[in-house]
Amino acid sequence: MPLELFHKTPAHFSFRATVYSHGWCELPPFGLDEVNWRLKYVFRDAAGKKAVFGIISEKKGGVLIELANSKIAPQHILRDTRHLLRLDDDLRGLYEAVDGHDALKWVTEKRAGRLLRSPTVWEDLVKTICTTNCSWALTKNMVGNLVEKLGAPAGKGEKAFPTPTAMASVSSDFYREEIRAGYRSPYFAELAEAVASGKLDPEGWLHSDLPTPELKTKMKRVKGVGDYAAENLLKLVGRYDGLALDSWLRSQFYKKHNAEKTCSDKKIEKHYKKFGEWRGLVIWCDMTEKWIS
DNA sequence: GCGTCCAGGTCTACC
DNA sequence: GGTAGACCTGGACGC
Repeated sequence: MPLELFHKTPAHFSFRATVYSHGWCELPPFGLDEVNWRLKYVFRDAAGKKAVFGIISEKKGGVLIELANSKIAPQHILRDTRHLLRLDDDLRGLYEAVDGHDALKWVTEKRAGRLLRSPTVWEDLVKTICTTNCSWALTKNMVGNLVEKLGAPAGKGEKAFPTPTAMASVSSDFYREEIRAGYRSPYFAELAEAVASGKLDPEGWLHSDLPTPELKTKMKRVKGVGDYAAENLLKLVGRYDGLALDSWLRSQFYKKHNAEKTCSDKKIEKHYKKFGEWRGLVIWCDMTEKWIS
C-alpha cells in the first residue's frame, strides 16, 4: 500500500538550497525532478533486505515523503529523511560567522549550508571514493553501477544503495570489470569486508569524541581516502574545519578571488581562516553561490 | 579514427 | 616530511 509521511522542518531550512547543496542529488539512489522540485530516494532497512522507492517534496512547514509501499517502518523512513536533509543541524554558528560579510549575506537569506547526505556514513564514504581522481561523469557511472548491480530491488527498476555485506560478497575483479572502478577496485573490496565484518564502523564517525584532526587521520586509514576525501566526509558528519580542496574548488577560488590566476592552498586557507570552525562550509557556500541564488 | 590530456586524488617508494 | 611516478576510466579536444 502506498504511504505518505510528513516531517516538520526547522525555521532556517530551505529544501531547494539543501537539495542543490552539492552533486549528491544526482547520484543514485537519489534523483532530482527539477520541473516539479521533487527529490527521489530509494530507502532501505538496516539489513538491506527491504527497499522502498520514495519521493520527497516541500509541503507547508515541512516535507512530504510519498512511499510506494509500507514495507519499511515509518519511524525508520522519518529518521533517514531527517538525517539526509540535515533537519537536526544547528547552523546558527555559520550564520553568525558570515554576519558582516556582505558577499556572503545571501547564505543567511537563502538559508543555505545544509549539505545533502546519505542516510548512512557508509554510503557517503563509498560515494566519496567514487569522486576521487575522475570526472563527475565517471563518478555517476560508478555509483550507478554499484546501485544497479548490488542494490536491493524496490520495484519498477529502482534499487537501493548496496549494504556492506552485499559489497563484500563480490571480488575486486567484479569492481574492476562490472563497476568500472579501476584502481579503486581493491579498495572497495577491502573496505566492504572491513565494514561487513565489524572491523570498521563508519557510522561511529557521526558521534565520535575524537578531535577533528584525529578523526581525519582515522578516516585516512581507509584506502582511497586522502586529504580531500577525508575533509569531504568530515563535512558530511558535521565538522567544517577542513576546506576539502579539490581541483574544482581550487579553480572556482582562482576565478572568484584571485583574478583567474592559480595560487597556493595556503593562500586559500588564509582567505577563509577568519570563519573559524565554519570555514569548510563557508568556502563551499562561497564557491557554489550560483547554484543556489 | 586516433592520440593526448585531464578530471571534484591517492598510494607507494624513495630521499 | 616532501616529492615523483603510477594508477583506472572515459569524455573532450585537436589533428
